[in-house]
Amino acid sequence: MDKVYDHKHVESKWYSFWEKKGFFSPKKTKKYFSIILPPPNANGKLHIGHAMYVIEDIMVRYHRARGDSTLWLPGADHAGILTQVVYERVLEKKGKTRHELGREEFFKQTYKFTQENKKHMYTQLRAMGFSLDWSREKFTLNPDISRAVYQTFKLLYDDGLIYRGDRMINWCPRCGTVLSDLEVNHKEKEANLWYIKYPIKNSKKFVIVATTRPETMLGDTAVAVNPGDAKYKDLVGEAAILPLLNRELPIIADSFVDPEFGTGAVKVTPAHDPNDYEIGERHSLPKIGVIGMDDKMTTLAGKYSSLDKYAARKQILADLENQDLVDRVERHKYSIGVCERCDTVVEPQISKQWFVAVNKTGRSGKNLAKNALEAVRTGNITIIPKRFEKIYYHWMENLHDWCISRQLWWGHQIPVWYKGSEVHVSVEPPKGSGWKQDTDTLDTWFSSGQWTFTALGWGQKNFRDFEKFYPTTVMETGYDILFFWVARMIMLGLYVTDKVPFETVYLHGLVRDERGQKMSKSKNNVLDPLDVAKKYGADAVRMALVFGTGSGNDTNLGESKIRGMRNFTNKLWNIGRFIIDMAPEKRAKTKGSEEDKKILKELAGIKSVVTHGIENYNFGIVSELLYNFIWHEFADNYIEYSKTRREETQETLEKVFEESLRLLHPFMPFITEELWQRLPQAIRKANSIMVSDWPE
RNA sequence: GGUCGUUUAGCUCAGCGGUAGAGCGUUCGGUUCACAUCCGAAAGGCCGGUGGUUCGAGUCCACCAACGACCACCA
Repeated sequence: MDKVYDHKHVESKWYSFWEKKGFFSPKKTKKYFSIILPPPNANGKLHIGHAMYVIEDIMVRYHRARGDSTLWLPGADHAGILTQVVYERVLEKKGKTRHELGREEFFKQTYKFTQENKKHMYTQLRAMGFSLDWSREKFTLNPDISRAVYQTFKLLYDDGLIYRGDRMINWCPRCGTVLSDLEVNHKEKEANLWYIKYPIKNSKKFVIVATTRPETMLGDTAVAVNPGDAKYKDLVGEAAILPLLNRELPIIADSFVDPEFGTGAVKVTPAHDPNDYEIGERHSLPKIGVIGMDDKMTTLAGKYSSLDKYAARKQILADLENQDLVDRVERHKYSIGVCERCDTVVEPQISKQWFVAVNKTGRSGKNLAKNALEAVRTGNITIIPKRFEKIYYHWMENLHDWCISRQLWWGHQIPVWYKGSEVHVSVEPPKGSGWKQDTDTLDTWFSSGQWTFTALGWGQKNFRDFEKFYPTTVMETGYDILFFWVARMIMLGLYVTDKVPFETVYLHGLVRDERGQKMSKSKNNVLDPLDVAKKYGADAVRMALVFGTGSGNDTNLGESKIRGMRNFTNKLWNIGRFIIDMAPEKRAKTKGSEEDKKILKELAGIKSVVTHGIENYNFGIVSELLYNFIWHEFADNYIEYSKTRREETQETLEKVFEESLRLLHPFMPFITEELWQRLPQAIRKANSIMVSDWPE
C-alpha cells in the first residue's frame, strides 16, 4: 500500500463493481425502504446543491445494510419553462429564435439537449458514489409518464377540480406565458407615486387618485373610495371624467380602499391589477385591456396604441402635465412582480387558462388542500425539521387556485381537444376528424408533483414497483422547493392514490460558500462538485457536506473543509496500512486489557449512537462522532497503545477497524470498500462492504 | 404587514438542562518506528442583550437588538 491514499485509483473501480453486481437494485425482503431522487433539471450540469443527495445515499446504504428491500430511483426533470428559457438562450447565441424553428423542431432540439445533459448528469451522480438503481431510471417527459400525467388531469377534470376560465393571471411578456403565483418573485422597489386629478362630472372640482402606473389609467372603469370615508361620502354615486380619454367613471364605495393611503381615492383598472379585478367583479365593472400580451398598448388605448407600455407612461404623463392634471409626485416604496426565470416585470392580465381548484371539494369528496393539510396535521406525514410544518400550514391555508397551463412549447401538451364549441378531455386523442389539441403545455410542477407515483409506474403497464414501494419512505430535498414541489406532491399523491406519497419529508439547507454567500458565477465562488471530487475524492466531498451540519440550516462549504475531510481519508488509509500491511506474523490470544475493554466499549457506544443518529436524521452529529472516534479514540489512543504489543492486539485492531468501516460506509463508500476488501477474508462476511450487514 | 431562522473560540459551524466542542487558522516542540494530508502541547469563549423558570441554562420562557430568509392584493 502506498503511503498516501489516492482516491483516483479507487473510486471509479468500485462504482462499476457495485453496479455490475447489481447491488443497487432492491433485494426481496419483507421491509421496504424507498426514496425517489428529486429529479435534477436536465438543462445543465449538477451543482454543489445536488451533491446534497449524499444524505439520501447515506439513508439508502444504511437501510440496505439493515436488510431492507431498498430502492433509490433516479430520474431527471424536463423542467418546462426553465429549460425552454435556457435553450432559447442557446439558440440566441446562434442568432436564432424558437419561432424560426417552429414548435416541432424546437421540441426535437430541446429534447436532444436535455438527453445530453441527462447523460452527463448521470455520470456525475455516479462519480459521487450515489447508489441509484439505474435500471429504473425515468425522465419526466417519457411517453409512459406523460400518459400517467394525462390520467391525473382527466381524473381531476372529471371530478370538477380542473377548470378553464378567464381569470386575472401573471403574464411574463418575455417568456410569452402565464406564470403561477409561485413563479413570480417580488422585488422591493422605490418608484414614483403620481397624484392625478380626475375631474368630477358637472363640477369644477377634482378627485385626486394616486398611482405608480399611470399607463393603466386608460383602462380605468371606476374610481373607488372607502364606504366609511366621510371626506368622499357625497361623491359616491357621482361620476368622474377620465382624463385624456374623457370616459365617464362611476365613483363607487368599496371597503378594499384604505382611506389613510394616498388620497383615499383609487383608480380602478380591472384588467391590469389583481385588486382592481376583485373590485371590478364586486361592482360588475367593465374590464378594458389596454396593455397587450406583448407589453404594447392595445387599440383600446386610443392614440397611445402600439406604444410600449413604458413609452406610453412617459407620453401620458407629459400630456397630463400639459393639462395641469398632475397634482404632485411622491417617492414610494412598493413591491413589483418579476418572472422567476427571466426577471422581466410581470404584467397582470386577464386570460383564459386552465386551473386546479385546490380548495374545492370534488364529486369524489376529495379536497386537495384540505386533505394535504390533514395529512401533516394528523402525523401521516412528518416534516423535518418540525418548524417547516408551520410554514407549510400557513401556505396551504392561504392557497389560491393553481394555474397549470403554460404557453410554452416544452412540456406535456395539455390533454384537451377542441372542435367548435366541443371540449374533449382524455388520455388518447378523440376519434373522428376536426379535433385540435390545446396548444398549451402543463406547468412542470404539475407533472413533477406526481413524480412519487408516476416514477414507480402508476398508470402504466408495469406498476409492480408502485405496489411495492409506494408510499415512499422519505422525501429528501431542499427547503426552497417546499411549496413548489413537496406541497404539490402531497396534494396530488393523496388525490390520485389515496395514500401519502411519503412518510417523512427531510429538508436540507442551501449550500453556500465559505462566508455564507450564495454561490453564483458572477461572484466566482462556485464550487463544482465534480472538480472538488476529482481533487480531493468524492468521499471527502460527501463527508464535508454533512459533517457538523444541522438539518434545515444552510451550510457553508469551502475547500478547506473538504481538504480536512480528505485528510481524514488519508488517516483511514494509514490506519489500514498499519493494521493490514504491517500485520504481525504471529498472533496471541487477546488478554482483554483495560485498553482493549475501553476501545470495545467505545465501539459499542459509537455503534448505537450512529444507528440512532441515522434513524433520527442527525447526519451532522453522526459523521462528527465517527470521525472523532476513528481518529482520536481508535488511532490516537488504541493504535498507539497497540504498537508495543502487536501480537495480542491485532485481533482487536481488526475487529474495531472492520466495524468502523461498515459504520462509515454510508458516508464514505469508496475508501471503506477499498480498505474492507483488503482485510483478511476470515473477518469479512460478504463479497462487498456494500452488502454486508449493519454492525449490531 | 405577517411568519420563521440565525447570533457560541480569529474564520465557518455543531451542541439545545448537569463542570464549554469540531474543522480550518494561530503559537511552541517533534525527521527511524502507519500517516507532515502527521504527532504532542498550548493560546483563544461572562455561548447577542435584559429579565424570568430551575438545586442548576448556550441549552426552557418573555422581551429587546442586529443580520438573514420566506410569505403577503395596500393603489
